[in-house]
Amino acid sequence: MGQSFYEQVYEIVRLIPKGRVTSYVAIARSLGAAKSSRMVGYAMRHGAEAHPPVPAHRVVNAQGLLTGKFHFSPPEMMEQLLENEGVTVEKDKVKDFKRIFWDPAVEL
DNA sequence: TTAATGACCTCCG
DNA sequence: TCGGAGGCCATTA
Repeated sequence: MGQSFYEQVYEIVRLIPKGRVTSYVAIARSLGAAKSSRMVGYAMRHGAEAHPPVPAHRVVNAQGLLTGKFHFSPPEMMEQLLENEGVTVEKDKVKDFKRIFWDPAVEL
């Protein structure tokens, strides 16, 4: 695996099934860097403009909150994309987060 | 809410 | 050209 942490994050995020979501810590943990949860968000910021683009809207914080929605354009697009995939978002939070949660460390 | 944390990016020497 | 330090952040507890 000569890929960087970045690219590994991109890959996992792109593997997130439609209608599912995951958390930064889950991705980081699957890469063996559970303490680097912040880095995942950092990588995503680059990934948002990477090619191919990653479904960053499927990645939320540990509480299922769309903390990074303000980084989208427009910010409301994030929850709109989620709802478009069958994910219910209420008050910037993913409903039934635990139910639709997709853990790469388990699914993979 | 505040403090701590881990890795990336940019800048200067 | 290479090295080191500081700042930044879509987090977590």
